[in-house]
Amino acid sequence: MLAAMKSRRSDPDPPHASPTPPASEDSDIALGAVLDFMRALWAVDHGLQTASKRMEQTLGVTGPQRLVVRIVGRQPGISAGHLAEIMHVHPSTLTGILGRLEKGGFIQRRSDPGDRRRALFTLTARGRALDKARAETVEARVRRALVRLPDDRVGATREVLTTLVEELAKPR
Amino acid sequence: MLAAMKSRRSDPDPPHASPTPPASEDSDIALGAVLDFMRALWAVDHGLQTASKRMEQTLGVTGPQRLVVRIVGRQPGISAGHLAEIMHVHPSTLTGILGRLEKGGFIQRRSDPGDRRRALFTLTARGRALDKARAETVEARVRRALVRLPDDRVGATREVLTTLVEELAKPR
DNA sequence: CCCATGTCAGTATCACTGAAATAA
DNA sequence: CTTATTTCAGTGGTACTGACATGG
Repeated sequence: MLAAMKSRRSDPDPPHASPTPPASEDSDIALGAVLDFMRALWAVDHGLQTASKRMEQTLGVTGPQRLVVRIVGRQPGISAGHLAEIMHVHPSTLTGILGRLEKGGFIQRRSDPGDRRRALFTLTARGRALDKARAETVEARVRRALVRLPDDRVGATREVLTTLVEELAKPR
Repeated sequence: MLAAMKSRRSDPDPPHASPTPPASEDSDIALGAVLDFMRALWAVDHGLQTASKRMEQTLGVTGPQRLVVRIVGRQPGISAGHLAEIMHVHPSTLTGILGRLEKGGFIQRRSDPGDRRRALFTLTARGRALDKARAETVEARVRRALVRLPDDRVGATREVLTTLVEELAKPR
């Protein structure tokens, strides 16, 4: 939603836009603006998940799963913990993702010889093929979107997204 | 639209301004521009879901649930189908969301007198309170992030996100 | 009979918490 | 013994597909 459908919006902004309720802070900033941004964010969230599911049908892996494959492809022998840190997910979440990738034959698990608590991962032949695949991926769609846009805006977006993640991740 | 945001900032671009993102922070994975952007996107996705779960603890509703409340607040008497269309979700997905909101006493269901297949929704007193709530919401965190950023970057981000959603939503 | 609206059943990923097992 | 790494068990929300009941 959001501007994506500005062409034919069946809706929003009835007569009375937000009553400007007791905003705890920045009482004068346009609530509609932030809300509009929120809808853009949720739209991206939903778009990612939908594209992810679609990719699962065609390639056999979801978005997060492929992201793991791409990272492992770049850093063979990476540990589960390091992977969790890079992806900002809880280690227990990664357990499931890694399990499905292993079961699907995309990655191989081995024990760190120097520290046997650690699980290290590398790609299998099938994983390497997936690592190289470009068609029908979520990444392919993102790439198509990015090439339509000026570099400086994409760079600015990355910066904004990073700040957003920081704020969303703050405790409390 | 978001231009109303004050652009006072306390941090003039950290060491790693990003011409072509070198995967700053965490470890230097340097996965390439697009992949690095992908990682940022998934991080936002993850951040939204985590913040959503946190809000569920404090306010009793998740992000998508609150979005429904906000929309119903603006369009009292909206139908389930219309809601699904606006939010770009499958009607069966909405069934669950609406069921939880109804069970929580945030919305009230009624039958369309003119077409009894339709379910129409309005907010309860509790729903109206939630509609106005600003503290402890995902939205509050997003707002805190946005005020730290220059207007032009936030605007660029909105544009990029819109293009992204378009591309992700394409059939093919 | 046919189409529309919405729910239900079944399945899957992701995400968390908290506890446990294993190793350092 | 204490800490670190990872897994496991349990819970819940989102999202889909496909089938179904109901109403127009």
